[in-house]
Amino acid sequence: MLQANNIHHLREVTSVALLGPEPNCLQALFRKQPVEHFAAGQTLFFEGDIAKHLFEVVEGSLRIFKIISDGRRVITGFLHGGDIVGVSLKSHYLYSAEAIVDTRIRRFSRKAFEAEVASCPELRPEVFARLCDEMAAAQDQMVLLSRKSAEERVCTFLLKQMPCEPGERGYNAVVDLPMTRLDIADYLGLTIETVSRTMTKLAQKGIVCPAGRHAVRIMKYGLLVQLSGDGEYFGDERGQIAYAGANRH
Amino acid sequence: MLQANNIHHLREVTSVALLGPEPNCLQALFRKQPVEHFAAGQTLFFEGDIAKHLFEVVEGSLRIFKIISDGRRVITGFLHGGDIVGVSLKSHYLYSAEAIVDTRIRRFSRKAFEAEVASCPELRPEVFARLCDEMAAAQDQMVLLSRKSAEERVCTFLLKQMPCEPGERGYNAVVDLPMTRLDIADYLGLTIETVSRTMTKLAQKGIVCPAGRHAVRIMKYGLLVQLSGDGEYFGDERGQIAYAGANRH
DNA sequence: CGAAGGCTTGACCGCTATCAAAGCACGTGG
DNA sequence: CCACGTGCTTTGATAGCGGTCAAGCCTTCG
Repeated sequence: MLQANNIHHLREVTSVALLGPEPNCLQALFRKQPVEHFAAGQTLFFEGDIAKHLFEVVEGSLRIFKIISDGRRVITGFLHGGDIVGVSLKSHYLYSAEAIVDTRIRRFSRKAFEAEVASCPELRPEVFARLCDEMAAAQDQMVLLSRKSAEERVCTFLLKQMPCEPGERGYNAVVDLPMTRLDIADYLGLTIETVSRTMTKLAQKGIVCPAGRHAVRIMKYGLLVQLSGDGEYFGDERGQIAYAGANRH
Repeated sequence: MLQANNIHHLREVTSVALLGPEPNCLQALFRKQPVEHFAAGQTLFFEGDIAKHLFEVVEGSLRIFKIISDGRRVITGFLHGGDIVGVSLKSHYLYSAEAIVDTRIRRFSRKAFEAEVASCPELRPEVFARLCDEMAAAQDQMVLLSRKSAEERVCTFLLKQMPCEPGERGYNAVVDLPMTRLDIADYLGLTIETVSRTMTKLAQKGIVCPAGRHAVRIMKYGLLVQLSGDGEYFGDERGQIAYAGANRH
């Protein structure tokens, strides 16, 4: 899975922004393919299946997950419009993929994709860059799952789901959450109850404001960053945030 | 004195034996480079540094880690002889790397590496394969950190550290653990106390047998697989089981 | 309007973290 | 060779975060 948008890596966002108009970019390959429709809940492929295709999400959202022995589910990522699934695959899918909401995708044969990349050197940097972004996201997720508290996880998650145009950041940005609480829980390594309680707590503190079941408004961006456990590197010149005293319980 | 790591030495010899005859493999690139020595505890590079080099571990072990805000450390991986650090890097290192024991490495400029890969198409499948393996390992780690109990984590870890020649598996394989308990804890998302207690419990059950501070003998491989939470799920009591199909990727 | 599924809230419990101290291995120097 | 110090590991006691179980509420849809 690949997420084109990651607010934690501004350098990369910049390069992604350049991809749209570029004629020789990965998305251009998909543009010729017909658009397919998947209803909410429908499965694109299962973990372990032979990896015949790559997919580009045109519109909508996917969840990427693994199931272990006694039914426990781990969501390793969410994909949205512009993301491409399957660049990091060899012979078999490493995970299953389902549509969260009604979703339109384009599909590309893996064999043809490899041929295109082999014959078209300009594509290789982008393939490589997407793999690296995917790797960086996986490592951030390991940090989250390994050492962050429930509150830090939820705050990190909300920040990651924010629209990432710089102008949109800061106060009153509305974050869309198409997935269910169970999806969020399985992504953050928590239970639905803990996700729910943490959201409530953030709302009570006035940091976020619930806007329907599948969206929240960010009221205090700076506090959210603080509580996410990510933003406190000393000597780093990111002047936009005024840090008040963090209350650690 | 640093322990003579027989197992890791074997590991290196084996992989070299397999890859050695291959003229166009990644390790062949490194072979021309001089061998450097890093003492136990020494740092190869820091997270955030400009990524000037890739490294091949010739002999010894490295830990790869990130530090977050208030000093919490997350070890995202251990590397041993034959492994290559930095294939998934763009401009900056995503993590820091330190030698766990006295370690010999070879270094290769990233620029030269990219040039070699660009000019030598036979290398690309191996680069790609290593990236995919790294990605698969990261996903398995996410599953571990997200949903596994302390016992499952430790069992999974021990299995992963086992020498992987099929003949060596099963009873009485000795697993070398050059890293400290703190390293293991920071890798598994636990504390040293929990790691220690879990090891003791496994020893009391007769599943493993401590062999000095930095090694354990695997006494009941099948049970270890069962307890790792990865293999098939058996509700009934089957005791020691055959381990067919335990690892599939 | 009622059923169903998702979400929130509450009570309680257990796993693992935390705090603390004792045990061990190993190197150093007398 | 032994005494001693240091750092790592083990073991024990306690506490707290988040999981589990159980209602109750809200939204959607037939």
